[in-house]
Amino acid sequence: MASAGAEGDEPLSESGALDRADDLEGRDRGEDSARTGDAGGDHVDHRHHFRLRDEVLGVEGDERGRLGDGRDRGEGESGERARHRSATIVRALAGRILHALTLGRSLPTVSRFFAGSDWAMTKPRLRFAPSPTGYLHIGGARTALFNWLYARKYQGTFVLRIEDTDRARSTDESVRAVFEALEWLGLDWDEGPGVGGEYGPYFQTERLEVYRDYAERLIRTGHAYKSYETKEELSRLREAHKQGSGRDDFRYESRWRDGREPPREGPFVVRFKMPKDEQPVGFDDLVYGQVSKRHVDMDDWIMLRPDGIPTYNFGAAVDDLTMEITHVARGDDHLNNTPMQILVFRALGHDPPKFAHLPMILGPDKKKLSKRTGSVSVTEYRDNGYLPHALVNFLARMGWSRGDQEVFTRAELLEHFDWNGIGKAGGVWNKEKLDWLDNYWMRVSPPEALMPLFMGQLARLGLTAGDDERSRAILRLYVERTSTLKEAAEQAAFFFSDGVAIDEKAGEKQLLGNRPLLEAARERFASGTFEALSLEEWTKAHAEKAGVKLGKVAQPLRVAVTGNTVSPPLFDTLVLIGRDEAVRRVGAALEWMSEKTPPGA
RNA sequence: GGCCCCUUCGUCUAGCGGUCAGGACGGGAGCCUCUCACGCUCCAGACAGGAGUUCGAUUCUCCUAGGGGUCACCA
Repeated sequence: MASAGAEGDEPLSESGALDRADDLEGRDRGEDSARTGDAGGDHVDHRHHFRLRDEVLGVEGDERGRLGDGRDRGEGESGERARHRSATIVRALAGRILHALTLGRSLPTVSRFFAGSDWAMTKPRLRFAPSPTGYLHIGGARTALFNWLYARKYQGTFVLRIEDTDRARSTDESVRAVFEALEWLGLDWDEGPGVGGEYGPYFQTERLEVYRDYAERLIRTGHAYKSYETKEELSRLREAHKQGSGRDDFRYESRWRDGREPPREGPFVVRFKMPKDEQPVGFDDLVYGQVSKRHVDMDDWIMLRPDGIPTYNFGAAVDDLTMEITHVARGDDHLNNTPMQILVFRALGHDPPKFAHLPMILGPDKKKLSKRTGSVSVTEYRDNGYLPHALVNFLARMGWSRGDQEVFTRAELLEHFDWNGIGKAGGVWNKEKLDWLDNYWMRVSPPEALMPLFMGQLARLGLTAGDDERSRAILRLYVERTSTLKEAAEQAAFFFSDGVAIDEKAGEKQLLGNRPLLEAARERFASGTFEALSLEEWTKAHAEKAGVKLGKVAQPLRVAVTGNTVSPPLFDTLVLIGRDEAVRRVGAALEWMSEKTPPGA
């Protein structure tokens, strides 16, 4: 593997394989602060992706068979099958050892061999592998959630891996955005940036030598080859094909596939050597069931770029293999990639993990949800005052269901989540339902949990409120009549401001002509007890005296003290505004009226 | 265009051969009521089409149509 420039830093993995001491470093979970902030500063030297885990040998006895998803696990296997399996194991182990020797590196672990075989996966290992090219997308968040749920449900491991191989678009800022969003949603990871782990590093750009090693192996075993055409050459060919045939189905036939021409010097990519037959590559998707794609329908895709950076299919497959991932749950836009990755696993002598492809989240146009059609960034929902659990609840119900249940606590999600509850059809993002759920969770959430968020939203409006009884009482009035805390803050703003702007239309309709009422009210507010019940009594009496319904007097008062025709119940509102401010506002309303109707008009 | 996948009310979905096709969001009507909201009651609203299999198909099979995804040195 000699891409220019990669030559020099060749210190393969020996060094790393020995210093196992730092394996345990940074594994403490629960230190939230540790994993924020420093985007990958701490995964010192986890190069020993070939770690010996002797305890694995003890697996056979008690751990076999009690597994993961329970969907496809047959109880006992026949002696026939077991024997066959042992034979396979011996053969494959021998192969691995031989390999290790020829590579001159540490022995592969036994555990790696067992990974993916259904009787050794004691605990599932799942991963979320975002590419940090922006905010965390709502679809990515759901993928993360489902992986997290499954891992947690079965006491497995949730790994966060950063697929930052798109050097042009990946940024540290995006990495931080991903952390922030996952943390906000409460999706904590056991391995990955900030927490370390035995399978690091967890940034793909720090695993380049791993990909190079595996690419070399594939070349040596005839599963891959170096290809020397340039990018420009390719796009020229592609263009020519399009012009010539008018069709957009260009398939590249590499000149170097069969090594006929002697490889020349210069930059090259490594391509996967796709068998040229009609053999289908099939797998049993946990959601979609049997899926397959034929060899001929795939081409010699590029695994490694000239600079040694892997393309998605290769990087993901190698990482899932070396990180011993047991279940890969991701968007169904990857359905087409899966056979290619399976081929990598097989070429490397391993069983692939199980796959669960999640139906996509669609926009109102039924296409892939995009920025155009609404908010797609998780942090945007946070900023818009949604509760993290409301989003989690909603995301969980997007594509997954359990009978008629709509509302799920986190514990219920953990208890009931499973792949077989996932449907196959994509779903349209339904903001109204999210709003309804957010309102629901606001109403059942303890006020002390809501207050900080509420105050934060008020602060965004330039208003300050303390976490006191009054603020809480105000919040209580709004949790049941708004769908987000942002909305609550906006609507409650008049409680926290000095004076209030009277809405033109509201004022004209409700205030004008009610001068006597407002004057009487000002007097009453200033003198009597300022308490909801007695205020209501006074108002009712006033209405009765005037021979009108309560609404006739309540509305003008409402407009006077809140500026608008809509507010929480008037008397509660008055009390919370407070006597002095209420008196002032009624006074201001009277002034407003005077300006509208100059004396003499 | 090739390949892969999908198809129940507007939307999210339940259904896993026999149901008046259920629920939720949203919509409509009403009750409650000082406005708004909550809550409650009620209403409208779906098995894409066509062949099979079957005593019987929303459910199983095939075809058609429609939709989506993917075909990069993006992930």
